[in-house]
Amino acid sequence: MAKTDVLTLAILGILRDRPHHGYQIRKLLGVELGPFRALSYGSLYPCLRRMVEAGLIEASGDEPGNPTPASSRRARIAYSLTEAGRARLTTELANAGASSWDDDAFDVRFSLFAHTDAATRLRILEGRRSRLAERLEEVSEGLKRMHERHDAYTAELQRHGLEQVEREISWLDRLIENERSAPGGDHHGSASADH
Amino acid sequence: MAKTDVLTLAILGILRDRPHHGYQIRKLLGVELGPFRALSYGSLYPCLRRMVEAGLIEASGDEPGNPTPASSRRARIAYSLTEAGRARLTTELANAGASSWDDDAFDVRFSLFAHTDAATRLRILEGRRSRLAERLEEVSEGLKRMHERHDAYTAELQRHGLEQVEREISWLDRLIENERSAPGGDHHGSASADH
DNA sequence: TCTCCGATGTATCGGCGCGATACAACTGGT
DNA sequence: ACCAGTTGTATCGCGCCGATACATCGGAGA
Repeated sequence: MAKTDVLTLAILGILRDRPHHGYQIRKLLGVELGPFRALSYGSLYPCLRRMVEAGLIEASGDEPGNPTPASSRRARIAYSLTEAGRARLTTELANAGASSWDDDAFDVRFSLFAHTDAATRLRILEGRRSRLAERLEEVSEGLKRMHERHDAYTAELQRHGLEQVEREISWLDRLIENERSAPGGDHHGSASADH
Repeated sequence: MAKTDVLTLAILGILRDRPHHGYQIRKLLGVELGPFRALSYGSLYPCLRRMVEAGLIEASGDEPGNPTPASSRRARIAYSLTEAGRARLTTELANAGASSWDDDAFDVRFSLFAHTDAATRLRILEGRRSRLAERLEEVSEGLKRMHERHDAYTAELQRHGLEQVEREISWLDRLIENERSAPGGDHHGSASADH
């Protein structure tokens, strides 16, 4: 019951400042997380429905429930956070534990960093880093062990994966460094300011 | 009907040399593609069943269909390629078109490069490269356009994604270069030799 | 020797996310 | 006046995942 999935969290984050239509939510998510990582309508609308049922968001606008037959206007539904939704977002932002460092979860949480406190940011950053370090261990161990058993292409793929992980780790190190040297939160630009 | 999905292709590739149990298939896939990207049993067994139904693979071993009550041995099922399966693998390896450059598909195909001809390798490599180039375009365009509208963390996420894509493009460039300068296939080590 | 633990091994269930697809209305260009 | 593109809501089937259950076997330690 308490498990807030990533998609829900992302939507809560987008709806934080002002209401949006489903269509807009999808667009914004696509921009925020890069053009890849875009969610499809096949997940969006079911998720919105679930959130409405859970009382996290509210639908407003000319819903089909009110036919207004004269104007014949189509349904254009704007979703906005309820108090419960805003509360959920707050608690979820403060709670860094429980697999905030999975691949999908991490960038969603990262994109919400501006609304979090420095301690949580650091916790997530370091959690992600240690997870990546584990992977690094596994991959490089596997690389050693397979020396003769696999072809050059497979090895090349592994080496590339290894490099990607190393890159991301040093990226994280840079961010952690910045976060530590600016405990107030605002490390460059207007990160924790409202806008 | 003709659509061979990625998972099926990966399994065909693993079963190419010798039969394996489901458990082993999962392990091998995890090693080949890195410890992440591992498929779960919840996808493996259904996929194996589908492949058996499609006649691509064959199950052998003491199946539960033959109870052998005296020995009471549990089911340990070894899967092996049928002729149809081997044929499918061959045609699928030669066929580079139709989205061989999606994120998941690419590394599976790449891990099978040792069993392909140089022309196909080049086609896939270049297809992947141009797809990545498109993304690069989108992301950097988005980065420019959002200058004031987003916080520093979101921008940082974008920049990181951009760098990852750039990295992968130059990796691909290196591979393409190698592939071109060694048209026989064997660019370093024993890539296209049997083992 | 007995026992328990971890690796090997097969299998299913509920639920979620994706791609494809359909439909509707507004907007702007020619 | 028309057609194309964008905004917008919605569903269906199916693949895949995480969790879970259960069975067997080898070996390490009491």
